[in-house]
Amino acid sequence: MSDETADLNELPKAYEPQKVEERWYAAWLEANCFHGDEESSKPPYSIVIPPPNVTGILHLGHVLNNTIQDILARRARQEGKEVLWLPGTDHAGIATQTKVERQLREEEGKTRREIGREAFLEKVWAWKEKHGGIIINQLKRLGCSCDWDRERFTMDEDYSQWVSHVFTELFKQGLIYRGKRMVNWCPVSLTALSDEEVIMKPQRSKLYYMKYEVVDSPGEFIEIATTRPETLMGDVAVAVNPKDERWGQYVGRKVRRPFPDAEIPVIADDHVDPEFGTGALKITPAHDKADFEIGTRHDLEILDILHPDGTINCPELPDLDGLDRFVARKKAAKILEERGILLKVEEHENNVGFSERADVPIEPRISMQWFLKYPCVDEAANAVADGEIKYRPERWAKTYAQWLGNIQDWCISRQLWWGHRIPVWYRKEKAFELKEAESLALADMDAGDIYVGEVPPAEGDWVQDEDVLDTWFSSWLWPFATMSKVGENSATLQKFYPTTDLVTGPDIIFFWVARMVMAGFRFEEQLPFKNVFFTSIVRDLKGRKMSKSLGNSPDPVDLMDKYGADGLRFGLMRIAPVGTDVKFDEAQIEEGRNFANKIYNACRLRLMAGAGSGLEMPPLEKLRPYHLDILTKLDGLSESLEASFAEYKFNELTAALYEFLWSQFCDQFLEAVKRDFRDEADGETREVSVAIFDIVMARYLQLLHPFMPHLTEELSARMGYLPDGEFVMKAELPAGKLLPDVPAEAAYANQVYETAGRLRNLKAEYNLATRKDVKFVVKKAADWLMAEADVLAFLSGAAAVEADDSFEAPKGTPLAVTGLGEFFLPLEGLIDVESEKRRLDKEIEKLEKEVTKCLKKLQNPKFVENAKPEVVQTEKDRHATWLEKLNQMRELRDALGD
RNA sequence: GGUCGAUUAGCUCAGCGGUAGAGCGCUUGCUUCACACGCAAGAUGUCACUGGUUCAAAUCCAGUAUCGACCACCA
Repeated sequence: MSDETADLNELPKAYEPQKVEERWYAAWLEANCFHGDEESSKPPYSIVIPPPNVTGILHLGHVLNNTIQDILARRARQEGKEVLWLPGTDHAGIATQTKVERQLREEEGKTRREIGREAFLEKVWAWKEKHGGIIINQLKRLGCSCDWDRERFTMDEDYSQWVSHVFTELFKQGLIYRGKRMVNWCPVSLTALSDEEVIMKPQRSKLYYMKYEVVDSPGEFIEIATTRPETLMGDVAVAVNPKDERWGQYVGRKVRRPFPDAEIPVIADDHVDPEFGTGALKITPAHDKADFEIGTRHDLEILDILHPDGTINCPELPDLDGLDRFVARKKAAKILEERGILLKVEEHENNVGFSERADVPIEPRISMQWFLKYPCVDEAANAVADGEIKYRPERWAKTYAQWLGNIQDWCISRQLWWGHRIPVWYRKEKAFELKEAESLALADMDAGDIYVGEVPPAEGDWVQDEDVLDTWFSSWLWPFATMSKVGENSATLQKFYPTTDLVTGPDIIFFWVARMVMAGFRFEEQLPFKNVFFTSIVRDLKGRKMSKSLGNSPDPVDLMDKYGADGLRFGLMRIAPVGTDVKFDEAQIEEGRNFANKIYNACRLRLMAGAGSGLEMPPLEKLRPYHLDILTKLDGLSESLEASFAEYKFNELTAALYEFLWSQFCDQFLEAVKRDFRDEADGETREVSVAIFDIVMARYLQLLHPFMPHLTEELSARMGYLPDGEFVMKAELPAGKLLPDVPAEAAYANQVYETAGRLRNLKAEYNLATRKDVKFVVKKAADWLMAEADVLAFLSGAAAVEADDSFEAPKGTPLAVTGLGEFFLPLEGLIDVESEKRRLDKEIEKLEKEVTKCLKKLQNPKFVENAKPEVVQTEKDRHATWLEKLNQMRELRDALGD
């Protein structure tokens, strides 16, 4: 909109975000606006994106999380920092492999084993190529200002070398070891899982009561309660609490296991709770974590009676052999019942661990796995405890500390194919022996039988370990492995590591945050980030977690189609509270869109007045109170935003931006000066109002830019606030105030706005809200008021406000007393003494109450003595104001008689 | 069982010692030359409960109740 006068009709009445957003994103990319320059001399600001699953699709959690990151990144650029927001994706081992396996089954009717490792991995890569770009494009649609040239993937060549390197180092340090342990086994994915990947869910199950005959005393029984009769074949003992008087006599003796028939010992162990069930517990060391521990303490045999897929492995018992564990459970109960061993069955609620990905109950299982003893645990704990890493909200620091305080070794091996293969090689001749070895350690490496590292030595034949690593074993390296190759101290790393802010959900404190701190310490000798901002979890209006299966998760892309990316961003940020979960309501996104439209229309109004002003500040003496006032308020906004940014209070930021634009700028300032934009307005008046509009709007758009990046670019360009080819996103925020010394006249504006409100109010009370022809007569007007009478009349919806101290109001003329004078609303046929008396009496009563309240407080010596002086002063001022008004009112009321 | 949150207008949430707030929704009136994705006016609250500290408590402390998250877990 450079020099021709705009015709309002050329512009659509409502803002249409879709095309605008697409165009500006392309322009930013074209101009390389997102590049983080490692050679820059500006101070660095960096964020690494929490990498979404490569084949994932965008959900509202991502929108919240990435909008926050984008806001921080864009604001940092405006503050003159060199910003790197480093994006990428995660290979998500189990999740991705499961999807591809399902596709293989559905399309070709084959399992991964049937087509073999190599062919299967080819299919996964193909899947990744096909679906990998989706979420990245969705993030672009949202407006994310990531440096896409640096996009990383956890299975990239350079990244994979980091994974191998880290594994090798930790192995050499003796922190990685292999052994047969009780792990969480997923019978569907056929892999071990870490404790963090197991989700406990309350289940309604059954508690089966059985009786076992005492071997040396036939006819005598011990009663046992269990939820898992199908594992009975794996029982090797019955345990009771040593203090339990009912069963104490049997300790050391034997009872008869029903099937397969065997004599098993009764042992005493403190773990047994005498209060639960019968107080006697069957011990199945192979299939229960607690039983395993008891078994270890008492040196019991381990009888594994399950196949990896959860079917029964017990050829001795053809009735159950081969059955699925849950089918077998019912069958086992039936057999017990037939033999008269089953006493009763009770309904029972217990917690069962489920596989996070496959959503089936996990099976505690003993298997050969790789484990990691976490490095730098103390350093990681101290970093947060000492505030070197600052958590927001702070309370998550406690959760973090608790987990680190009870940390268990991490099971890092997965029996999957999609992932980083464990970089351990066995000398072919000894491979079989070594793979089955009870433990494997440094000694084997020293002996030259195993090799740990990316590529085995050329000499000899080597066989690689079959397992891959847990996905998080690559994710925990993310902040530095994305910035440099192994052994390379890259310029990027030097410039941007440690990163400034990490924005993530509190649900992955253990999975990711804590582990990154440890890895950062161990491998870069520095903390990976300075601040961690934990976002809220997005829920539906009923408070339920968003989930695909519930169908309560709106597609952000649909929302962007409907409301625009900016509308979605702003709407979501407005409702995202600092500490707790956010309940998502589409109506809020609609508000975001409405807000965008409001700003757009304010600009549209301004375009009536034609060409750009060049953003030159007019001489101070030409500014009217409304101009001074809005400049002052904008300065106030800048300051309060700065404070809120420093504390990451996003809801405060959006509230302040919303309030300023809608209430202060549009409802007050713009209403006061809008007539200046019309053709009939005097040239100089118009020039001044246009200039102030432009100065304020240009700066406001800059302040708003991190939240609504596309809209602000569009309007800045259209309004001619920036030369062609320049961007709001690249412009630095100027320091200092627009109006450093605020003249006293600035305060007049608020008084006019307040009085106008009272006058509109008065009109409405007499059902005159729509009458534009009324006049107000003011007595005892403030000395400057008549200069602003025209604006006051316009804002009040009146034809005029006239001063006339000699005005003799007919009795019963409605009136309002404000800080600017006594305003009468004389109108023939309207005057009704009685109703005006009643109205005034009501107002006087209200005022009296206020005055009494103030007085009571001020007469309390303890208040005057103890309260802060400024609080007392405020109270005094308030009292004086009320009292003055009250007296005026009373006087005028008295004139009406009784 | 342990830890940490939440409880304020019909709804979603701010406020966290000094007169109870916003947006939506609702009522009424407006198609007024930026915007009905709008304008103006209005109604609506024992700030969960019970005690305590304080001149003063929605706000601080203790306890109770309800809801939620995380950790642990009993077969």
